[in-house]
Amino acid sequence: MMELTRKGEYAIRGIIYLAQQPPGRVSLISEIAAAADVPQTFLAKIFQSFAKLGLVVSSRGTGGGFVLARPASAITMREVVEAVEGPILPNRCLLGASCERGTGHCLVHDVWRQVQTEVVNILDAVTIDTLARGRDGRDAA
Amino acid sequence: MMELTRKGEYAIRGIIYLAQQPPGRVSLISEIAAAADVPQTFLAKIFQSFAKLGLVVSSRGTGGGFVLARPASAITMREVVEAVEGPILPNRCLLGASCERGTGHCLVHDVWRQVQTEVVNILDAVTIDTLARGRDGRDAA
DNA sequence: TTATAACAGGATCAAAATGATCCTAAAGGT
DNA sequence: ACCTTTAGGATCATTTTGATCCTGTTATAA
Ligand code: SF4
Ligand code: SF4
Repeated sequence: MMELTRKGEYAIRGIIYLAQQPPGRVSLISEIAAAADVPQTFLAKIFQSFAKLGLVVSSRGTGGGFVLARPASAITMREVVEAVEGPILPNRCLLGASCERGTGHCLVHDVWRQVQTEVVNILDAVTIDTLARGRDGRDAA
Repeated sequence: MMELTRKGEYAIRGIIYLAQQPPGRVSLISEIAAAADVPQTFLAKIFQSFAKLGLVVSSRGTGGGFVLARPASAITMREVVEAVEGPILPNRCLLGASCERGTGHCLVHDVWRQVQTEVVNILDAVTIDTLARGRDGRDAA
């Protein structure tokens, strides 16, 4: 239950690679895809989302590619995951403040709300630079 | 992201109804389905899972139906959810203790492990009798 | 200004998961 | 025997996931 999809995995792997590059260094999508071991066309879509949300800056033409839009220490794992998977939402009814059925919100609602809050807190507390460093730079998602 | 499926929602609604019945009272699947507003044939499958896992006891024939196998206070929301959705597993690689790729486990792994632990803790702390009581018995998932 | 490099975005597609139903068998009561 | 009720397998439509392709747009450089 609650599994991250491939898209989410790829997103994390891809942006970690970017974060591991020297600051300001522009990377091609082909380069990132190869390094992160992700199908290139798929990763391109993912980075489109990143760009639209302002996590990375893209440029076209010769010399173009992707760079982080902010320091890796200012990009959270939550932003990356939500960029491609949508908001953290363990139960549909958490969208509206209240109930989809019946009179008002129920105790189940509160439990899922609690789950949502906890997960968001954990992912908010992790930044990409932390992930990018890893131990000795080995292993990055 | 991480949305509970219909099956999970139905499972919770169904077992809460059972928990709201007088202890020992046998309920028909048709009755539960109507009360919880769930397609009956679908709910039947869900309760089959419950029975196989020992959350409920089923009996066939006239006068048959379902009863909780234990007091509602001894059945956790985690058990109910996992019965139909499988284990809480935010990332595939949490299954093996280590990595699917590369050398060893990475920092991403640790974050998802933390998420898993938190969610499990929350759901373990909630029992069905708490949910069944609700406020005034109104609203039950 | 033309050629080339690279991302943007829409369309498409196969495979898998989800949500639901149906049918036959087995178990239990009258 | 006959009816009731769950068990379990098979089936089926829809949606989501994962992936690819094609065309357009932007930018650089010869
Ligand atoms: S690199 Fe990290 S996240 Fe990816 S499979 Fe290995 S431990 Fe899991
Ligand atoms: S009954 Fe509870 S869980 Fe169901 S939609 Fe309403 S608030 Fe959400």
